[in-house]
Amino acid sequence: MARSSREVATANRERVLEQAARLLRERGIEAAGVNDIMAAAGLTHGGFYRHFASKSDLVAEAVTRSLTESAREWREVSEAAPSEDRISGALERIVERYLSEAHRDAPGYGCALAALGAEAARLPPEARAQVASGAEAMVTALAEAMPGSDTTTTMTEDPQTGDATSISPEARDLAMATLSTLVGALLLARLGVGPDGGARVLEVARAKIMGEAERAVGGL
Amino acid sequence: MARSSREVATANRERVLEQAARLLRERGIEAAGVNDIMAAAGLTHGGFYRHFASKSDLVAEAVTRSLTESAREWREVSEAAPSEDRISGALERIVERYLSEAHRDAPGYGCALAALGAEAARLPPEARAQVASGAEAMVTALAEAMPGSDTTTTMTEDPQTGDATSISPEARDLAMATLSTLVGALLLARLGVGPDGGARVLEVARAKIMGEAERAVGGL
DNA sequence: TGTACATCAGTGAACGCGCGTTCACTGATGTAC
DNA sequence: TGTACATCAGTGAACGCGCGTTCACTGATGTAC
Repeated sequence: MARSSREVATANRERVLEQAARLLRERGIEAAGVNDIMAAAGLTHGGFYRHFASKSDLVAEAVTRSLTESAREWREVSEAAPSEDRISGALERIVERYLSEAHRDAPGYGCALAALGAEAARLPPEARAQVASGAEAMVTALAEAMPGSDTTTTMTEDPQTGDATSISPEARDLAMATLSTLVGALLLARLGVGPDGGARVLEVARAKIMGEAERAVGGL
Repeated sequence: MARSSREVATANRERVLEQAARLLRERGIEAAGVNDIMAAAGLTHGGFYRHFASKSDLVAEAVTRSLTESAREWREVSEAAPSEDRISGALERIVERYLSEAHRDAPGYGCALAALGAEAARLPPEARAQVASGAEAMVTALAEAMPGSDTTTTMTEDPQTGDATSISPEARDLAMATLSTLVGALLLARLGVGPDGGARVLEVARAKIMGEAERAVGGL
């Protein structure tokens, strides 16, 4: 095969990123090779460096993407089920999906924080910061799904889109704690903690998060 | 150097495990090489296979050890500060230490779940199960530190020691949810989520866990 | 208790292998006239 | 609009390198008499 058109090349690059995001989450950063990723995208390894300066670059872009993609999905849930009532239907839907056995069993299409968080923390500073900003987008999206979040007054800038959104510091704090529980529970479930291979951890974490959120409505 | 005495050989094996536990947590499972580990223990790589059948074997043993070691530390805290009063001093001490900046900055000597959890979940089934049982020991130790845990009546067997301990199903559930939050928060803090490089995540998670535990006293 | 010998912990060179990366090459694409 | 040529996306062989693992060897340790 010889030169592809710009259109095709862009589509190829996109496919490489897509397969990278999947394979990295499935196998881990080190175990997912450039060769594997290119092959999964239907290309040979040699062309890799026309699209990315290094594997590190690809990793940073692919991981950040899957995080902002997760944030986008959460925002969509929030828009479909606004959290105006006392107990947020959006939060419940997000948590139920995140702490599902389906999510536990499909790391390649799930949360990159649970699949790669510790490895990402060891990335070179620049790449790590990029990934952290993706995680930040998830915190923001989760804060928007918190009960009462859009009745507050503090205005901040969404770090991802630059849009002005209404997130109280309290909602943001609650979102950070909630994300911690989500990520930790999924990780423990994947390890197979508990006699049932992790199902109980998911269940318990779900209950704790929803209880906490219910209480936050009255508290703030 | 030639043959060492059994005593020396045992001490060497111990030193290899110790250095493995540190390097694995610091660099990740794949990035910590057999060569590095042996060198850190003051040996050459060739002798490795007199002590372990494979790197996988070493990993399973070293990781499981650091988990049961964490559980042991928690148990020690509980014994020093029994959780007989309404709000558990033991839990507070455990959580404060776990969610400290010192722990965040010293992964090599900290919780293996936060440092290696996702990677451990990808280990071969046997090794993974071994690590999971180490995590189980942490759940148990944490449950014992929960307020009111030693006033309950249900008797179970500690999977690690076989000792009969008094842990209610409720305390165990609470411990699983709490461990999820602990692990997730440490992971996010190490990634550098938040404008302060992770300190806020630790703070928020600490507050949520203690609030939850306080409430559990009245609730159960 | 002393002697002879088998054992085996540790050494260091060597193994095959797969990794990330480089490079000469191909030929359709894109551009300049 | 048609032609000539530079560009460059993708190919596949090759690179050095470090990995986990093996092996012949050394000589103090452990054992049998």
